[in-house]
Amino acid sequence: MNKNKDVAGEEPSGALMADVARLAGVAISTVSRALANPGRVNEKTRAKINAAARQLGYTPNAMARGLRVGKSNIIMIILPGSLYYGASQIIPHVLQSINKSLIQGGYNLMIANLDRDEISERHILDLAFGGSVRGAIILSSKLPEVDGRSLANSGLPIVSMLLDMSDAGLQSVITNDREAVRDVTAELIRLGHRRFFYLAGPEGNYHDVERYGGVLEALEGAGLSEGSVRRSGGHLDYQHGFDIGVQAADDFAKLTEKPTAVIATSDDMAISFVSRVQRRGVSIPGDLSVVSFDGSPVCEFCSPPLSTIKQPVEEMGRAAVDLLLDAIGQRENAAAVRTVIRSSLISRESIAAPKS
Amino acid sequence: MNKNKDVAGEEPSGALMADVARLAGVAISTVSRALANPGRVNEKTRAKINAAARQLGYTPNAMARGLRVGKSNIIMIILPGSLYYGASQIIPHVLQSINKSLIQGGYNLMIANLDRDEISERHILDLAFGGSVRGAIILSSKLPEVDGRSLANSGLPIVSMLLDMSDAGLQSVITNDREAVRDVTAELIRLGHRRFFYLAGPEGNYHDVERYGGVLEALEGAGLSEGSVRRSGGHLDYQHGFDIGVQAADDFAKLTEKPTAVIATSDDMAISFVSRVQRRGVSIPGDLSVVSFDGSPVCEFCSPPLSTIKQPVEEMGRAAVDLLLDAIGQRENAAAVRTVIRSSLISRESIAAPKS
DNA sequence: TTGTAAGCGTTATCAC
DNA sequence: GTGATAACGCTTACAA
Repeated sequence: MNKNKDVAGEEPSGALMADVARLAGVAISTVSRALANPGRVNEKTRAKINAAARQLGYTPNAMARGLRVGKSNIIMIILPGSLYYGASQIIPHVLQSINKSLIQGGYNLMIANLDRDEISERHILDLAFGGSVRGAIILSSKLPEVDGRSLANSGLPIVSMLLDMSDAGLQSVITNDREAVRDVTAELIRLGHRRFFYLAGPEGNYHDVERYGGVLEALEGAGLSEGSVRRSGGHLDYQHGFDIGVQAADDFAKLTEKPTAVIATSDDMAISFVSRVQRRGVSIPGDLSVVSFDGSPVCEFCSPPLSTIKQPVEEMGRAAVDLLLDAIGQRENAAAVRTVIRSSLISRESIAAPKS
Repeated sequence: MNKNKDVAGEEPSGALMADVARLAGVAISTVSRALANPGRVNEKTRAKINAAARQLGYTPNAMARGLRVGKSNIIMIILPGSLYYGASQIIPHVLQSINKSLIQGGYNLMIANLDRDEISERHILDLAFGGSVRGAIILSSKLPEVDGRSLANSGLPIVSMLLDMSDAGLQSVITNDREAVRDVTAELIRLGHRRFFYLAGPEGNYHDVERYGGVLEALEGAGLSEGSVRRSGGHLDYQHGFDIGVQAADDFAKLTEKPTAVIATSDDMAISFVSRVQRRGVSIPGDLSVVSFDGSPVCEFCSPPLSTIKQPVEEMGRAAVDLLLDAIGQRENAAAVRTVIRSSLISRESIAAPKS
């Protein structure tokens, strides 16, 4: 029954439920019951079975169980390639947080990469439609969809994270970016700033829309015109944050009327931007205040230490898993909702009142 | 046959091989053959089957196949919690690189976290012995082992990455850290440096041993005594790299005879160390040269830009996957070997000749 | 409380 | 070249 070629009669691995049953002197179904519903089996029998299982080093076969019950215990996280980089450590944090919560719920985490090609889309759809996964957490704005199959109607519970996809009918765990930017911009205005420089990731991207929107709201609230803010970037992905900052520094140098405050949409942009403009003699925060996004730990050790709006990644991960497991538990999906986790400004020396 | 409650007679998902067979007017086994061994079935039949499959949006069930063939197509990567942080982006890169190679080989990547508790060990062992995974890539020095079951004799192909575990019989993909440190130390000596400061991660850790060993080799080669180098750190995990650097700056301040060159074993350490000693008036590289490990992109934008020894993570990931897939292909495991990928020094302004 | 037996959706071994 | 049919290892009615 044991398919391994045993050395010296030992059973180092590969014991089956049938092996356990035989050793314990019971039927195979009793073993199954003892392991799954310990309450529904005689205590003495259960003890025998547990002893046998332990002696054989028995581990239930997950695929067999999965096939039988028609469910897998794997959750996939769909990551766009563009999120993979950056000093912000967002991805590692997300993975750690999600994986931890998932394991407590008895699930495993599988990684799925969603690039801008059909191959990766097809791959994800195979996972979804092939019964391999039980649910998905997606950090991309695009739902895979290739020749007829679409993740949207795969029947899988899906939770979006970082991006608001409630319009597409997905539970979404997001941060209050708009509000956070509005507040920090308002604070900059209060300090006396009137001309702003905004470093953007991909134009039209959810984060860009929300964050830039926040800037505009603050300007409007203070009676300032849209012209008070200049944009830089918009072409490159967040993945190329450092490049965006370098380019923005060039753009900044060309401006005749210099802004006095910079709002960067990632720490990477801020870091490379600051590095480059300092080299050109710009003093921070003397000549220019800087605030950015993500809350990368490294910001504390920049000179000057950078103010940054922290993304509460761990909480978001937990929330996403909670929502997903809820959805898996229910028969019907709850109405799409936004779960907003508040992000907070970490205030450091890179912000000050503008010179005179 | 389709278990989904279809809306309006459509079959949005969940088609089985039997459905395809019926639609194509052939036996189910023919469908299986057509999909797996297209060569062994009549071209016309195959066309019919493919058409039917496509029309139904058929996706083979991975668990059923896995159960039947006795193999899963999932590879797990075992990550220690301590690797999850740091501006170095090592983890995201590793994951991306490994996942990419894996997918090309038809495999999927599952994440397994190995913390210092029995729970996570048991979890990994369940994955290994439960037939869920086909192989493992491990980035931890410790092989899970709980009550009898041990990953080492799970029969799974395992490849170690970053750490040399060839002694434990594992194929290991590593970098030439010792040599790299020896070379850079020798270069520092050549520049005139005679007193060194070494920032360590956990003492006795593989990386610490190799890298510190490299320093000593260079000293010896130049006829300098072991006393030429002072150590700091050794208690905290790499996860706390920034803290190590901060503490090292305190240690440094207390030294009466100041070293003129710092060798840090991670960029995080170097970054926070530099930040703190600069604040105390130490000039870099004027008073102190600095070199560190990992090759974090952010180092380019520090002031001064930091020299760092780049870990060739992508190549390591590819190599690890290649070795793993080879091992899966063979019946017998190849003899344990080290695969050494060369890391390279990225030389920037943080290194100079010592004053006077 | 326990045992028997029927499947889960594939693949593989046979005949035909 | 194609079609029955028996597994793969488990769970779950249902019977005893």
